Amino acid sequence: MPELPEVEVTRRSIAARLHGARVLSVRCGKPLRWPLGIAPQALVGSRLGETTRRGKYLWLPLQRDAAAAAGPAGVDGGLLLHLGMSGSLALQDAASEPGPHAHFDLGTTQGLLRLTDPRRFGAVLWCRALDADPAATLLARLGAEPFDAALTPRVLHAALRGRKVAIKSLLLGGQVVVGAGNIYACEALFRAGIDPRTRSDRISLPRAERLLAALRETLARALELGGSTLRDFSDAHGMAGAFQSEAQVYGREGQPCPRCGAPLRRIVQAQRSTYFCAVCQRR
DNA sequence: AGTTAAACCTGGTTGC
DNA sequence: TGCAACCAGGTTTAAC
Repeated sequence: MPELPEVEVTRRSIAARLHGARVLSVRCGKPLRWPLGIAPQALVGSRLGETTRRGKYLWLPLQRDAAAAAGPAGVDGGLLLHLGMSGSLALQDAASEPGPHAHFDLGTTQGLLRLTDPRRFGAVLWCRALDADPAATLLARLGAEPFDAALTPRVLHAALRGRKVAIKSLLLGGQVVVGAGNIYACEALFRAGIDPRTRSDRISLPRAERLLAALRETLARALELGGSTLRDFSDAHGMAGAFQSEAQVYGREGQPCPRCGAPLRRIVQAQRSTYFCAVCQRR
């Protein structure tokens, strides 16, 4: 599910509601990728700040409520969230029953924030600060934000130098640019007319420029449409995304290329399916 | 150092 | 219908 557009759609659907809310309860279900890193009860009483995003991670800042008249004051720090492959967040009534895959609940004065994640590749990590571990280590390896103005074609081109890995795998890796998962990496390369098997260091400056533009257009369009809902992604209000029906190549093996009509192909790169048009996309 | 496989889990789909 | 095999939106970790 969650690539950058889905994570950003999720962020936008919870940020305003949760900002300033006070934590009333915390419930942990089955283990996620890593342990929370703090006693859940210690979070109770904290005030939530503004939810931000870095790559596919969400950051929910928590502030100790020193002015709390009664009850615990909470902690200073925050929660680093990752939705993994199957996670989604929902704002629900405090009384709603957790389903079998609801593995983290944050009860607040503004409603219940619930992480549901069947595959449990997701994570909720308590950190003292965004630049303290474990967040610092996890975020340190991330590449540029795709919409960062500092990421120019020249910067991207320079980052590809010396990288022999196929451009599709490089996009997926997130060490140069974050945000594209399997769907949007395939779609962006199709839009840019670049063969996904192309060695990264063979991408010329003009093609790096086209790739960056295509990546931004693809992600921006997905954001407009509320992301992609392949199986069960939805925003925190339960709204499904609509981008998947606009996918040009993803999941369309054997179907005609929307540009030239040739049958689309599927190959496997780094254990992941890649969909592309061998006619329109050149090395 | 850079690249590739294995690992974490569950659930849905496909094929015998 | 039952069951095994395979596939899936991500990222870390270990191994070549």
